[in-house]
Amino acid sequence: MEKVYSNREVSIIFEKIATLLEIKGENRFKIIAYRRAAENISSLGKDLKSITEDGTLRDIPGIGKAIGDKIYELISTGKLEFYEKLISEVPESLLVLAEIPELGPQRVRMLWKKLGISDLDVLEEAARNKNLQKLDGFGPKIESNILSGIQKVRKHPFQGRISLGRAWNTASVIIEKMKDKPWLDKISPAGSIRRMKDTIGDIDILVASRDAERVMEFFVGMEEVHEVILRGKTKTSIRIGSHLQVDLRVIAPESWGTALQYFTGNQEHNVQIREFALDRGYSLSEYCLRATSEDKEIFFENERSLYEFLGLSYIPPELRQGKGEINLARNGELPELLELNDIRGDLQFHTNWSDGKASLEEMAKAAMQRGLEYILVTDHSHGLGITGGVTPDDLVEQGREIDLLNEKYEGKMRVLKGVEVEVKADGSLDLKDQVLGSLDLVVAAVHSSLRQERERITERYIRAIENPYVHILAHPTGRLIGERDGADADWDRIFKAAASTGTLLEINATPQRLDLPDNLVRRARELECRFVVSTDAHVMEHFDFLFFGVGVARRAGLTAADILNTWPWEKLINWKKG
DNA sequence: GCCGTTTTCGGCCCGACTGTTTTCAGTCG
Repeated sequence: MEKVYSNREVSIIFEKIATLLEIKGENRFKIIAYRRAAENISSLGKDLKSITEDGTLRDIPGIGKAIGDKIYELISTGKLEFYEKLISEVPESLLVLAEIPELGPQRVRMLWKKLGISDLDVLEEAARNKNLQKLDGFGPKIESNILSGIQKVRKHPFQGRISLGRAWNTASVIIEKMKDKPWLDKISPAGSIRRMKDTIGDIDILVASRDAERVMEFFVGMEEVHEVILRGKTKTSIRIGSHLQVDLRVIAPESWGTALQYFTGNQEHNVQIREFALDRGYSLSEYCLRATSEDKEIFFENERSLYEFLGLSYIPPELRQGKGEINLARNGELPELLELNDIRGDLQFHTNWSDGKASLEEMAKAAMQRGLEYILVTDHSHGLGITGGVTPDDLVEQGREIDLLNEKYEGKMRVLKGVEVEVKADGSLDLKDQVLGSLDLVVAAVHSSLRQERERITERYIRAIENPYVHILAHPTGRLIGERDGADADWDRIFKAAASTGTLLEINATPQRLDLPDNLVRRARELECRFVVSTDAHVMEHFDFLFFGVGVARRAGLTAADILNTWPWEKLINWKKG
């Protein structure tokens, strides 16, 4: 049987093709096309396999006849002749060289063509022997940068991306340090953290100031700074710790609107906005909008006025992905996204009855302080050995404690009775229906045997979803960002089962999870699923994670109507699935 | 190689920083 390629694997192949074509010296727009296709494939929520069967491949933006045929060939035969021919002309090992910072396609081609270098060891040897300086444009500085770059690639073979939560913490620390300084006018996170992307490559921060020199001086002088990567008049990059990069950009206050728009991106969105502006006779840069017919510069106080000037409704950062949002904005069809304030209750958290660190009452108070109206207690069921979960008897006893708390905090906080019940390897649950039926809401979760083969794990999920006592499927894919991929399941089938039974899908807000991921949320919504956003808090501070879960929902284009924990608790517990 | 609310052909964003250079190419975002 030939290999079945996942979306991610196909995306990686097209990304490799783009880089190899770049080294080969192909037309740069062709390269952009492959890269764009790779990017769009990686964020699809639906299997390429079923898309090729539907014949809807060409509906994906950036996929035309040539790339569409290649995807079809790869999916249906497990091979791609074009790719095999390409790597026979351009050694695949050159891709590793291109990972070295400052070694782009032009320099890699030169090393390969002029010196016959195609792997790290040979490159290192040549650099040590000062052979690289023989090449045009290579001097001592580049040579030594290559040497240190080789060490970095060896240490971190794939560019490490960090979780949104960690990136946000670091950005907040820096912003806190700078925000009240007299030489600073405005400051904002930008880039992928502002777009609430689930993983972050580097942190972008934008500052408006009349005294850029002062800002830069402060920035590079912070105690957290491990290394200054680059330092210019308006743009400086530093490294914090071993590999987390922070880019700071300083602009004059009048450029704030265009600059924040530019620095938030993503790149594809920016290209599309700039093309959109050009079509209307304006050239857009981070500094201003310039009318191309006359020499006139237009400045914007904020992003909203810029978008509106161009005839678009305001596009929230989370939707700036270059995937059709500009057309929606032009037609006034953007969704009114879920807001953090819309969330009234949290539907998954843990206490010291299982693996949580705080008592039920402490957690209830912490949730109350954050403005929540209700919380659903969901300690682990006892089947999950490692966490010392709750037994049926424990749940009865916990129920009494909950009743007391509800008397004590009546009108301020409502604690709902629930559990996070374990879905066993065969899809059965480790608590009896009778026990589940005594609770307000039941959350079911898969924690073990995530590596089951696709058909089996899909059936397992569906069996859990079809249980009439299961209201919510927790962290559906089971992924842990940077540690393990989620289950390989037939998500379309699972989502259809969830939609038809009315089972809610959780958007787990813990930064290491963010599960469902935004692309699958988008797909599930197309299939008419509904959702909850839950923190999965294990300590009091974790209730703050809600912010990240709302970010995922917003990236997927969800509104408050899609999320059931925007409802009052009375409505929620009287709601019956199905 | 993709794409079209002026286009099925002829376009395809815009600028900062560095290192190597005497005016610019390469890389990055």
